[in-house]
Amino acid sequence: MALNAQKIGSDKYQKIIQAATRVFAEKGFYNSKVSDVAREAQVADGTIYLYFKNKDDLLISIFEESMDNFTAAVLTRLAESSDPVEKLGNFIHLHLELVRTHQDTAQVLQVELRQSSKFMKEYAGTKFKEYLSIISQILEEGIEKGCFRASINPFIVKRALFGAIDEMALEWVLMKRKKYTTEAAAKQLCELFIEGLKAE
Amino acid sequence: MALNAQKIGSDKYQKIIQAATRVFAEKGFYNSKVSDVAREAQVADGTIYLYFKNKDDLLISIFEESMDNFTAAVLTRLAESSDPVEKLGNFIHLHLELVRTHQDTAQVLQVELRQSSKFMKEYAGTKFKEYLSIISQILEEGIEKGCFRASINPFIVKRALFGAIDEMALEWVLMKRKKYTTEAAAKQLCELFIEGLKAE
Amino acid sequence: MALNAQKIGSDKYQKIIQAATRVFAEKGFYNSKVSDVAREAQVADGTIYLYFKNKDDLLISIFEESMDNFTAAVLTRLAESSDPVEKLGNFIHLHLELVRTHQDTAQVLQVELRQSSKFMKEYAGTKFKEYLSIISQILEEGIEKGCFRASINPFIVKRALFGAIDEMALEWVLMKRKKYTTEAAAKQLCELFIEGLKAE
Amino acid sequence: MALNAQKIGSDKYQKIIQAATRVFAEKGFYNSKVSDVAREAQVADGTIYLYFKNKDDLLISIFEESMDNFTAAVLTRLAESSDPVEKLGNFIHLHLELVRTHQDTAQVLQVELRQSSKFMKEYAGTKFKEYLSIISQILEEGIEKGCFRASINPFIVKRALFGAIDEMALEWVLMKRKKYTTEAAAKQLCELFIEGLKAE
DNA sequence: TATGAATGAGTGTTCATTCAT
DNA sequence: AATGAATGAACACTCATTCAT
Repeated sequence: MALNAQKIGSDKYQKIIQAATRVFAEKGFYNSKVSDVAREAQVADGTIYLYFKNKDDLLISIFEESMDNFTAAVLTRLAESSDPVEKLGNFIHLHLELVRTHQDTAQVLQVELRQSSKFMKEYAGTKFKEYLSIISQILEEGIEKGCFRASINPFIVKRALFGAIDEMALEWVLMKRKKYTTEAAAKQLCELFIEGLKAE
Repeated sequence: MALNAQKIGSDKYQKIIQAATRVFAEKGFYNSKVSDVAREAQVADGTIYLYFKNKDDLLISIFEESMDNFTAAVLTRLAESSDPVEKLGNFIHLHLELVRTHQDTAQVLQVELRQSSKFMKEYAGTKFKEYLSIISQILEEGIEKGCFRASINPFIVKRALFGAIDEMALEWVLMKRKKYTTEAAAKQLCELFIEGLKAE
Repeated sequence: MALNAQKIGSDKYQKIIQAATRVFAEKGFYNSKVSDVAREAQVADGTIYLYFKNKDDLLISIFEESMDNFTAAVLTRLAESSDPVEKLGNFIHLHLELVRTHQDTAQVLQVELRQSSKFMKEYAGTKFKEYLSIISQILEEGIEKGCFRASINPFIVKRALFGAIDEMALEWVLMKRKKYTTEAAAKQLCELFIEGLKAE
Repeated sequence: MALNAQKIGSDKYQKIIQAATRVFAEKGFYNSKVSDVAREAQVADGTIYLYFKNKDDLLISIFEESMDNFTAAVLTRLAESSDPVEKLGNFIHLHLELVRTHQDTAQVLQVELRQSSKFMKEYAGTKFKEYLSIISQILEEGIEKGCFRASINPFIVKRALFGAIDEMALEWVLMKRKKYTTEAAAKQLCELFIEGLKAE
């Protein structure tokens, strides 16, 4: 029953994760049936329980899988530069770019995961904090190097930055007729925050 | 059967709305039973259906009621000043203050309402846009008066500001042991945005 | 609580009985709400319980009231003649005539009352048997006078006659576009039964 | 989800139909719970919904299944003779015989199905008319061959015949202590109608 | 491994009935 | 007598999960 690396890497596991992402994004977690996911993944209902403990576990797995991928992609990009200001810009651009190229995943992460504070507290913590700490590290580094004002509290502001970026992403994902590009949104955010943070 | 102003103003209606807010905040909308709300409101299950069409309607009503109150409170405060920079500061402080004094309501608005993009699109639209437009009006006014940079796109940035404020509020509400005050959060946000927006 | 003659004769009692007859005829007993009847009768829901013990009692009362009226009308007509053959003809014509002029009542008696064999057995017995015995009396009288064959068993045949008449009535009541008159139906039934019963 | 021939022929489908027939006959459709049927059929509540769309569909299915069987049995018997008078006799005898050997089914068809004129009009139409048309065909054939009087209107009289037979059947089914045999009832009906119809 | 028929606990909603006014 | 707001028992139906094949 325990999920091992073999299962996680397997074909069916990925097929189900992707099907679930599409279904949850479209109908919402609570309005999606396990059998909907099974049909979308072209497997039998019971098969899902060979790879996931239950419906909740499916949601959690999407979350963990995606956050790992997001985090890895972001860390790779950030390594390209050593300037905190440039890093912050890269972070913002890449986050929105990832949202654009993984809209279903983004929607599940942003909309569905929040539906239960219980869930947020119990499961989502670690991976999410990991991601947030990327932001606070940039901030701390910037303050240390004198690029950002020392009056900034990275512990508080990291969340504000994340919220701003995430909300833009959410708006963009839910918008049917896209009124602006993720690129334009990224530019506005960069301007806003870099000006807002930089030392005089 | 139609809900009229009389019902909305009635004792029971308010009692049920408040009970539902508490219950939904604690357990989440989908994990709350109508009978939980009834018990909390000290009425019979059936009584709820005298005032609300169904469980969804209860959620929507909480949303509309609260947004109206929030919006009204904010507009009153903003009228106190004519300086856009001061207005923005007042807005941020008041929003976080309202979240602090109405934690259950804030949690339902932030967490539960988002669970369904369908809901977000279909019902939440108007009242929410009304609230967002308060922000963009401050921005536009500031740009016009030369306080804020003209390169700011209020249409995009309003959402970023809202996201930052809202996310801070969400973190604060969900935190069991409050690690910082809403006041401190407001100050950080003000510094960040006022610096980030102001013309050189 | 006991229903007395005063109540039965009262305005409201009749108003409710008539409203219930219309509502039950249109929607069926189980698909009609007490509040539907109340609205139709232009009284409050609770008022119905001042005149009737419960919803079932309403149905039973319609039945008893109507059967009394039907029976009385039929007995009056039968007294006009002393010839069993003529009596039978009069009975058939009058029954169908009454159905035509009291379609809602007829429909409730025919369709709704039958829905519960429990009801049929427990409540409907007496008044219904009274009505059936009118037929068997005609038959017995006819056999005695030599108009009808002695091989006829009135105990069995009364029910067959009633069934034939009642079924025609039912068809006619439920037919939206009336394809024949009750008069035509009555004539066919008379011909059928008088020929079928008469002694050679 | 769609009910196909496979499901209809399956063990469980038949088991449920038969259980529902017994339960509905005993307690009436509206007083029977789906869980009563499930218990009687020795399946879980949910299993019923794998074979039937809802409770109404269960009733309709009993009707259609039974009417098909009844009609087929009757047509087979009628083919045995070419004399309309004999055919009519055979029809009457067989109908009552079938009622005797399928009392539960007969009771559901006669009592429960009629409770809703909506049902009668919407669903029962076709199969029932098919059955009635068997009678009118006998009548028409008899008139053509000169056995029955030409003044008979088969369109009207078929319903009278059916009503008489059906009512006798109903009385007999609902009678706890059977006061006469179906055989005796059939004989009386034959005498009545054959005399009533035959040409001089 | 994979299936999908079967399960049965769980819940939103209805509506007959009551009773304070 | 009359009202109609409030009640809460009752029930059809859903769907996550299991397990025999």
